[in-house]
Amino acid sequence: MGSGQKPFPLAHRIRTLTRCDTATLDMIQHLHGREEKFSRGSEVFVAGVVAQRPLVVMSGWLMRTHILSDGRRQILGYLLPGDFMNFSLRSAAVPSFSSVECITDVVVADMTPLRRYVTEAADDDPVLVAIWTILALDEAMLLNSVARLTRQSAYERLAHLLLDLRYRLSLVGHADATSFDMRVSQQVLGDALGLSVVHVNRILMQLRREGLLERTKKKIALPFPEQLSRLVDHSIPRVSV
Amino acid sequence: MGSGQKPFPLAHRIRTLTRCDTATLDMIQHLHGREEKFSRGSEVFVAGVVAQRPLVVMSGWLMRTHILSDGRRQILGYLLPGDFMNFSLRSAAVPSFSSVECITDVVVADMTPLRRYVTEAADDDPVLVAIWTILALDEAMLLNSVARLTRQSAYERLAHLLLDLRYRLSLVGHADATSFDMRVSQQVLGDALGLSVVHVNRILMQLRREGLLERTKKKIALPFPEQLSRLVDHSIPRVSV
DNA sequence: CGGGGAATTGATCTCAGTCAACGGTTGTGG
DNA sequence: CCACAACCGTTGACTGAGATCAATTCCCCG
Repeated sequence: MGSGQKPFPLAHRIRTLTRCDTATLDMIQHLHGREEKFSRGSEVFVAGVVAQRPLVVMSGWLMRTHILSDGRRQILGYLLPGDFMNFSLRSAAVPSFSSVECITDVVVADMTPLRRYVTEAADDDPVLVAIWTILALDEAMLLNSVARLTRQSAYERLAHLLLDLRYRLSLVGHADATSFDMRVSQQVLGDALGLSVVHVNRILMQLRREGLLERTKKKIALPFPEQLSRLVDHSIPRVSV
Repeated sequence: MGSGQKPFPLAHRIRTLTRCDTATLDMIQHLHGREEKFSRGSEVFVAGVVAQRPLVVMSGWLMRTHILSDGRRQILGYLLPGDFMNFSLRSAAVPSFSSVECITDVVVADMTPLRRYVTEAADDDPVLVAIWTILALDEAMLLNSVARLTRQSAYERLAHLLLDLRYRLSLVGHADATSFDMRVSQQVLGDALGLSVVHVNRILMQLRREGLLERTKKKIALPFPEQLSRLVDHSIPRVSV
């Protein structure tokens, strides 16, 4: 990333997760297409529609949502900077199961250039290897959320989610060892965990009383992440060395 | 499938889900490698290991499991005939997050031939298109289980799972419109839904009393699937026409 | 025929949902 | 700059869903 400018979140994540030389990272930076802004509350993808263009999150938080016929909103997952949206390597005629909605103001970048590059690359092209690794990790993260949700205790589920968010943000340099920016309402946390707002609040307070969580403004701190990790058995999908 | 023998489950599923000519299906049949048997309770894949060969389920049921440090077992999903295991198109060095264990006696087939074929195929090769569609649907099914688990009521969760299983079995000809073989203990259902055995049993009894479920031996029947579907808002990831 | 796992049922208790009230913050328009 | 509204966080009281413990019965399978 020669110029000293901040790396794009995707490149940052790849650098953190894989052994990948500077030339490859530079190439990935260059394969970002034009950027587009979305404002808080707007929808980037709508459920039921087929085959849209691939994007990557440059900044901001989004959520994958599914609306039930009685109006309840389920949140299937969060999309953070550096995450792909709709980046299957070849598109299939499968209508998307969920919508994607902006939690904050968001900037995304079109990833058609990268997809084209990867489709035509040789098997051992370092860019292709990096992208495959990221996609494999993304899938593991999805299994990880299934694991989180089959846990019965609200305490475990919530702590698990917070640890996950901190870890994922740290991959793109948006979190340090213990704290990160948290611009998500307790309502939205609840919808992602299948818990009521009130109960989310109670558990958060309990974590605070126990000294395992601190809050200032819009910042969350987990002062003892390893201890909390052990407590709720949080494990991270990794790349093997 | 010229000879009139029963089609392999994967081919059956592809035929049900996609518009795909006989030659393509035949080709897919031929790209199945050698078969291997596993007996009830044995592990096919072990968590934490990297890059194993791709398999497809020929017969029997399996589950993807994750063991917590306190010994609780979480079930992340079921694998039914026609389902892929570990079939990423190019392997990445990501250790698997979960183990795969046999619920019943199982036969699997090695899918290395198919993977090799697909890796080298042209972009519009019908085999490749079919496989991409199946993989996209598999991913949608995963999101679908996240959706199931964020539903708060045990009644909805359980009914949703039963409808899902019936649908998936119907794709490979193992279920008719209302009933299917169910060789899964209530304990295992509970582990997949984050519910206790006792409660699973109570909900099953309730469904029976309501006339929405019948059981004979190891067979489950859902006499009014559409009604139940509407009741719990069950939707199926589909291929668009 | 006996033994062990699975299903069923009851009793009890706890976790988490619901309803309701109140304070703090933001932001928006007058 | 203020006033008001809307949203969010916090807390209490109550209720209900689901966990846990325990006892029986029902099947399979050897």
